[in-house]
Amino acid sequence: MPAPSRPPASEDSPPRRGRRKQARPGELLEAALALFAEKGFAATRVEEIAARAGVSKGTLFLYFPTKEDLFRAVVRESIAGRFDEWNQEFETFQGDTPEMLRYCMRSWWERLGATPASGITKLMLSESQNFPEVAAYYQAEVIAPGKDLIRRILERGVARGEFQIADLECAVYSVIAPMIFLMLNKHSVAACLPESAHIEPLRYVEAQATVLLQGLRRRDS
Amino acid sequence: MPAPSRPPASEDSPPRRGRRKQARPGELLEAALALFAEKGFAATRVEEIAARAGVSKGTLFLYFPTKEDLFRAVVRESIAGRFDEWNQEFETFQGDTPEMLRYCMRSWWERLGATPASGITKLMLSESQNFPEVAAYYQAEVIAPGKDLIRRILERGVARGEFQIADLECAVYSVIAPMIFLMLNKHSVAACLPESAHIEPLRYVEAQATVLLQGLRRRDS
Amino acid sequence: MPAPSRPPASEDSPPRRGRRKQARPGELLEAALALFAEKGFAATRVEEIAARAGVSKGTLFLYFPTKEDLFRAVVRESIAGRFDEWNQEFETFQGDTPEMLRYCMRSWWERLGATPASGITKLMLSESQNFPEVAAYYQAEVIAPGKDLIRRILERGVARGEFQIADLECAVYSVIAPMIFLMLNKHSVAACLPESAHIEPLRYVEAQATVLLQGLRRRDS
Amino acid sequence: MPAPSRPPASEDSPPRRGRRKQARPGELLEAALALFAEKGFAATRVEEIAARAGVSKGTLFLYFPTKEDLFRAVVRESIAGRFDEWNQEFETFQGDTPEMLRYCMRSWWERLGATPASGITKLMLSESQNFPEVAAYYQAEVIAPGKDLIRRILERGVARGEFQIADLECAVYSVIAPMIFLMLNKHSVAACLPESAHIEPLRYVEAQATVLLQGLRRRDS
DNA sequence: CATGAATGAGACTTCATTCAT
DNA sequence: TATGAATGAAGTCTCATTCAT
Repeated sequence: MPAPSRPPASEDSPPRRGRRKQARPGELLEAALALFAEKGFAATRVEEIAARAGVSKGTLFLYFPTKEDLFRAVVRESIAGRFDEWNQEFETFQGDTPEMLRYCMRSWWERLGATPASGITKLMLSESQNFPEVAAYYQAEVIAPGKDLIRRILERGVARGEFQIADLECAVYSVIAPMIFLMLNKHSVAACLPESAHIEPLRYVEAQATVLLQGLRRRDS
Repeated sequence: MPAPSRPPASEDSPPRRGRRKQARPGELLEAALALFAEKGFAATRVEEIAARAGVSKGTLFLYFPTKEDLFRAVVRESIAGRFDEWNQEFETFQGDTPEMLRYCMRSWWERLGATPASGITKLMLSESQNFPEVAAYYQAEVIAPGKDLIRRILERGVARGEFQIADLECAVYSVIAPMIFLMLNKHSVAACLPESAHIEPLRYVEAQATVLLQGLRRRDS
Repeated sequence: MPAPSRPPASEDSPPRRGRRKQARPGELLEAALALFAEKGFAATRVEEIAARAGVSKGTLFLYFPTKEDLFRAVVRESIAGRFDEWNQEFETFQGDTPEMLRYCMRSWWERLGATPASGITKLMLSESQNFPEVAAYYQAEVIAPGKDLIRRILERGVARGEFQIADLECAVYSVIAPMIFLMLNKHSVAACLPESAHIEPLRYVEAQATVLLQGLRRRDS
Repeated sequence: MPAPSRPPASEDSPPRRGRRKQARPGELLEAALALFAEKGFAATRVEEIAARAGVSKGTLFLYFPTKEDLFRAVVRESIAGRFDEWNQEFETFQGDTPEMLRYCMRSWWERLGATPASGITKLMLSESQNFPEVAAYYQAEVIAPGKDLIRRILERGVARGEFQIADLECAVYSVIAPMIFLMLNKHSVAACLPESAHIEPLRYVEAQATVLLQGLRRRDS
């Protein structure tokens, strides 16, 4: 019997009223993220979100006062403390930096890119100008920490004599850009194209890492 | 001699009726591209577009039957034959391939990224799922030719012994991803941030090209 | 004494939510018929219809997707199975055919002409060219069965030696024309004139029937 | 140069500018009548009317200040003095009254029903409630004189011992109704049906006259 | 006089939000 | 708490009317 994911106490399988109630906001956020990412904020109807979450329109407004508040909650929840765990992992990473960077890119895909959370990236890209305060929040909570993490890895490589980097600030984007590109690709044109035209994520990540690591490698005098 | 009352001699300031007729569609397309890229299709009101183009709501519908048709025209017009010129330039390029690739990335920024046309990239990313047929058109007219162009440059480098590339198909994205990232950055989060947080495009392009060329360079046995 | 058709249990003035849901479409159709008949389809604003039905604009669209669909529903509902009852009545009519025809004309007025359903006649007359498919439906469901009914009555009279009719097909119109004229008169010029200028329906019907029956009567050799 | 402002007498066949100018209002009225009768006032666009008259939208407003004014002119022009001629003809009619009435019905069809002027009948029927003052005008100028004319014919028949009429006022409608019905039929459902379903006007008129005359005929004690 | 590009009031329709049940 | 019928502000689009050419 599978343990319930969210509600801690009484564990009974059939989703009774009480159980559901606990889960509602999460289901709504999940549905909202998927639809916002697919169609954009303005083009998504709250009724669709409610339907996808299996509740009625009115119920949605029980948990989120307005559609905009739902949007903000989607961003906030999709992000919440995602970096803490990741940061710690890299603080204590054993091994050489090239491998660390390759591992970083792989987990980026596995933990974010391949999950629904990747929709947030597209969402922020599309909507940041319509929600400046959310964009600022995202910048502070995701972009800045993310860049910091990458920068620390690159600095480690330089310090250990593994990397030789002329412009550290820009080199950060050499890691970020291919990963963002991969996530966005999944949510945009690729979604309209036949399978055959899709990028193969794993192969793509390895290839990008390979070129990148070659590009950053220390050149002996 | 009494000077003509209305149309003063000055070249074109108070545009004559006839001239306007010709210019209107272009002005509307320009306004529409800017606003669609900024706020998305659904969140942009046709009245805003008309106002930005300096005409009234009704006038817009004189040239474009519906808002969706305007969207399609925006994409089509922003693209029209942009690759022909570029392709030819590279067919006849003299010089080594690393320089060619660096030049390619520079002109990408100068001719597209730095211009309003870069909005199309964000627009297609945001709206492709809402306009699958436009996405297909964009794929056929922009993405595919663009990838072809890059691939031919990479193949030239390999053929001339300048590049050593394990996965050609993915290496194409090593060129594309940083450029797309730069263009999108300009139209999203960066637009909400203080100047200081912006990427410096020229420095960024040089840095990406440097790392990339190092990464592609032939390694002697 | 006619019992009230609509509000059944007169007591409950503030109609319950559920009851309304059931009644709404009917109320809207009634309001729409009245206004379409009065002003025509194009000149009637949906907001007026909604207001007359005691609801807001948006509510109308909860029940009818478009104004045109509302129009189609008005025609369809005003007609639905109106002939079945009438037909049966005449199948089993006892008595001589002149009386039968006179009764037919009287009930035509009482059951249709004097009711709001008479508006459909004006409506179809005014709008048939704007809604050809509705006109075809009306032809098939109302005009053809109506003519058939009249024709059968006339044939009965001929068969029983009561009538002598040179051109049966056209004689059908000798019955129809005065009745249609009466119904249309009520909805057009008469509506703009002082009471005094109106036709008195009952007297009119009797007079038309009298002249007509005299005109159809068998002339002994 | 003060050229003659209007085109004077000069009579040349090819419709020169001058000639056309004179004809414009008439062509516009003709086009307007046809379209108003077909689609109704509100559903007809002034641009269509102008196009059908072979002029531009702006030109129409040179002759008629508003669409409503055009409507009023259409009604007024289509009617202008149509009864004077007809009245005189019947004042001096030689022959028996049944033939007179039959002739009246025939000419009604030939001079009105079969011409575009028959559209006015449908138009007034459809629009009278939207233009009460036009309806009053029509009542005074057409309906009242028309009924008078018919009444005088019937009275002549009674006076000459040819007719025996119980309700003279209503008997007038026994003449009018079938003729109005025929004209309306042509402009409504019939216009949407295959040829085969149409009424044959000449046969129809003769048949109605025959039944009617039989119905009015004096019955010997 | 004639044109047709431009206007903007007004119509249809959508959809976030409310609230009686 | 959950529902979904009802609302009305707001958006797209139409078209009578104006006016510079």
